[in-house]
Amino acid sequence: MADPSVLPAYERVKAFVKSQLSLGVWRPGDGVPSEAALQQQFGVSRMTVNRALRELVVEGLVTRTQGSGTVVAQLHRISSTLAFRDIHDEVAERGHTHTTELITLETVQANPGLAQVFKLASSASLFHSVMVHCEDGLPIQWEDRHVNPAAAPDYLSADFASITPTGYLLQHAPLTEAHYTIEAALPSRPEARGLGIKPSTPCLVMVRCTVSGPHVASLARLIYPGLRYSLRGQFQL
Amino acid sequence: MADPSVLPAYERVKAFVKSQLSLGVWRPGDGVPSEAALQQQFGVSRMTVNRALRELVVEGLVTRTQGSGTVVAQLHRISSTLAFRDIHDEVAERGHTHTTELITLETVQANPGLAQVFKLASSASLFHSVMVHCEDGLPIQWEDRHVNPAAAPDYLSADFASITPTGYLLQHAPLTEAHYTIEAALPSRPEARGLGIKPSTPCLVMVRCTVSGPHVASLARLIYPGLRYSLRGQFQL
DNA sequence: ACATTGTAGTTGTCTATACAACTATCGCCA
DNA sequence: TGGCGATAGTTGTATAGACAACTACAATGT
Repeated sequence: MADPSVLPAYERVKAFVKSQLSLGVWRPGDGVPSEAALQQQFGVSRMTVNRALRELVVEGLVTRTQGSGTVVAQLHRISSTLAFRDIHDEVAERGHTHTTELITLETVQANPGLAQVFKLASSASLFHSVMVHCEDGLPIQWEDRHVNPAAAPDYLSADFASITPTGYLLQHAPLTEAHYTIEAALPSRPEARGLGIKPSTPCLVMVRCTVSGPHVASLARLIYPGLRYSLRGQFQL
Repeated sequence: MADPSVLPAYERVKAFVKSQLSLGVWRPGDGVPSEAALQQQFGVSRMTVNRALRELVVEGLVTRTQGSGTVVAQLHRISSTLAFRDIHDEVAERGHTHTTELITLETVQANPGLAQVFKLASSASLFHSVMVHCEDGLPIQWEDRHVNPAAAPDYLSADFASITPTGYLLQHAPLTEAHYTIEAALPSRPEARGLGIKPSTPCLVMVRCTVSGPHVASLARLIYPGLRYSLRGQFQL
């Protein structure tokens, strides 16, 4: 018989602080009452207030300094979270069918740029795959990927009709680190052809580098045709 | 004489769990030892283990279900955080000078689309400003913004030579909610001219809607010329 | 005037305990 | 076989107390 109208005590404290922020009573840079003060005000233990304020730090709403106090943060943050998802699952979840067209699957010799990213000798070999992902037959992503053989030695013999490179790598090389950049760019001639768009169609280009344990595992260049894809994010007090 | 080599107990527990993840000992879907088990293993109190695991939930590495247990999360998350920053501060922080060129500042009548976004009658008035932001003289952002008069009645009389619309609104209408979408698109003719780029240059377009208390305060369309701007994000175990 | 020391106030961490709420499962009974 | 209840195990929340670590400021002494 849970009564959802009764919030836990730490949530009540959080809600109070947030209300002061949204009403503009406390402005960025202002001090927030000390744990002891809030403890008295709400009649709860200090640990409960402490938890509430610590969670507000994680949410980016306040900053705390040991010995000094708690202060309303200067900037609010808009956070967007990209789940590191397999595009196959994403499409399947929308109730559509996902297919891929494999264009290239080969072993190549690293060029100086790649060698540097992978922290390998410039003579090292890398696996290279290129494919197009389609949702209900419509191309939605061009994937050009280099893979470190040390991280996934059997990459070339994977069956990319039944598993995507992302899925294969997540299974065979546990993810320990990743970073990406996103920018707008025009597709190259073959990319445009593969995606079935005009070379003048602007695209979102994501370059994603993944690390697994000691190895730089993979560098992927993912191209999304213009308006078939967008990134979202939100902030909520 | 703080010894940074001695981590707090809850950090030691977190580090242990993370190490199991990065080594691939525990895979997505696997169960994580219960709080009681970790408590024994580390010789700490249950509250300490509880804190460690709660923080791992926030980081997206595990999921917990009351009554059932803790499980390694299926997907890792890549998070990118856009600080809700004033572009003036951003540029100034890079040691460059920020200038703006005001193109339009007027009152307009909402069209149906805008009225819906602002939750106003379609006959309502809105403020409308258009400007170009430059970094050391180079155009880096085209800003086309509509503002709800109810949220910032004196918007038209602000001095946009000394404060940006973002800065003005943050001061006069405390931010309670915001969301954005980012996509790639080509600039319109006037936008391209204002940014000093060719109309064929792909751009990142951010559409950002902010809410202040009861009002939808502002809808901004921000255009960043192609390769002068990129988004970054990262994941780290 | 300056440097030092002390002190009150604040946050950071940790413990031991308690009870509530929920889940999964096993065993019993019809 | 099927349904039901008891139960052990798990996480969620909360408390009171303790000490550590740090900051800001006042008081002191030179």
